[in-house]
Amino acid sequence: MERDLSTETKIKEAAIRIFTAKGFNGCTSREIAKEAGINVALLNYYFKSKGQLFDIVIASVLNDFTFSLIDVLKSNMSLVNKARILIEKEYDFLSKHPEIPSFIINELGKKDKNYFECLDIADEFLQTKIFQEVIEAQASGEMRKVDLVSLMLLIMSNCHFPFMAKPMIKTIHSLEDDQYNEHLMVHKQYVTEMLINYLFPKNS
Amino acid sequence: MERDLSTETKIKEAAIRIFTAKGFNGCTSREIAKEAGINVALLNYYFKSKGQLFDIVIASVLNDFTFSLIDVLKSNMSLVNKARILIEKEYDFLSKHPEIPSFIINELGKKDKNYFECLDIADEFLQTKIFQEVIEAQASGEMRKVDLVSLMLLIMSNCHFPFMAKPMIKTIHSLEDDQYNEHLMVHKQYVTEMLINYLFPKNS
DNA sequence: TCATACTTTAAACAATCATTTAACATTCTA
DNA sequence: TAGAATGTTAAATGATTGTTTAAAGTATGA
Repeated sequence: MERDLSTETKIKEAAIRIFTAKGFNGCTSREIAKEAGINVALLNYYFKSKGQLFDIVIASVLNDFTFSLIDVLKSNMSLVNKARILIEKEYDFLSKHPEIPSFIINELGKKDKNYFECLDIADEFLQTKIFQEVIEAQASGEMRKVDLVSLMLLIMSNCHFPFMAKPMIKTIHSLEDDQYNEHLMVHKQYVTEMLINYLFPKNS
Repeated sequence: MERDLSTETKIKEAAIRIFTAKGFNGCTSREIAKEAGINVALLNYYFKSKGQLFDIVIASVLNDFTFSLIDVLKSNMSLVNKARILIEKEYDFLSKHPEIPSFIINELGKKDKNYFECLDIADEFLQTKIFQEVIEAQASGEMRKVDLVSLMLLIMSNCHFPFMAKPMIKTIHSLEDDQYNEHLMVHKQYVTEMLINYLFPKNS
């Protein structure tokens, strides 16, 4: 596990772990330094401040997150199958990084800055032509006519919320981590079927 | 607006506003005191510490939140209609208190304490017999057989997440508050139809 | 009216925060 | 190998944190 990383990388990776788990206000510079195994001053040597390091972490996490979706969107599957695989991949990715939904929703909500605009991956996202595809499918009747905001909300709600609510649901139902993860895998099937049936009515 | 409240009430109400908006780590004792228009020391005079005040706020918010659901659950409507009205009421309540979903999910996730157990309203919740009703409806085929965890997740995901994601979606789509609220009202209809169709297949 | 209890305050407390400084160590380069 | 550039450290800085103290103000009741 202890690879020979550059100090800068060590700090950034430690910052990702701590920030995504506890949020900007939930941790201290010293905590990140300790996690990285370095002196506090080094943190401000490589990155000018805690805030600046945080901005870099947000951008990095946001990129990793959207990156996992690009492949699906730019494939030449039918829209129904894109939706199906998208949900599958989303659950896969979030199973490995369950803190990300809370992190994005919480920390992006506080700032007014639009982190999505300066995303490395933004261009590639537009190149997928996914938006035109949706409009065409809705025009042809293949897909139900829901606006883009609702479409995004429907998918994100059902993919992200189950990971955000994990600590709460675990407490309420007295579940162990493994048990909840099993629930998540079953839930993925429910969500897929429900969304596909709703968004592509002819398909059911 | 400036009613003649007792100091204790003023502090508690200020604490609810600040804590729900910014979370435990996102604010200071002094900030709450200022919002309440009192001295910092008074906060520790009435409530022993910031943490203790926070516990009281959590319990209070949790109670208000669940209270709005009890009426629906203990009515003698059919299960389908209960679901329909539940979603309706949930969106109504959250429109008035849009910070609550994030607050509950975030702050309850940090603590290990089970705040639901010591809820004033917990007994009343069990008295509604909603759980038996679900089991019966699933046995008779009226309702799709999804476990309780997934049932809870399906409803909460689609009701709570749209309010949690408000700041993010507003930024991405460059929307004003009013515009997003209109989207929410449309989305409520989509969500209702989707969930009812999925959970009560014969009904569609 | 005066003593007692309750309420409120300004100020101080020690701890911790993000950040800076200045000194030391290492690496690079010529 | 000398000296400059870069990397790293312990220690200090000043601001802010939650909490406490001690004194002042206000009510109450005999």
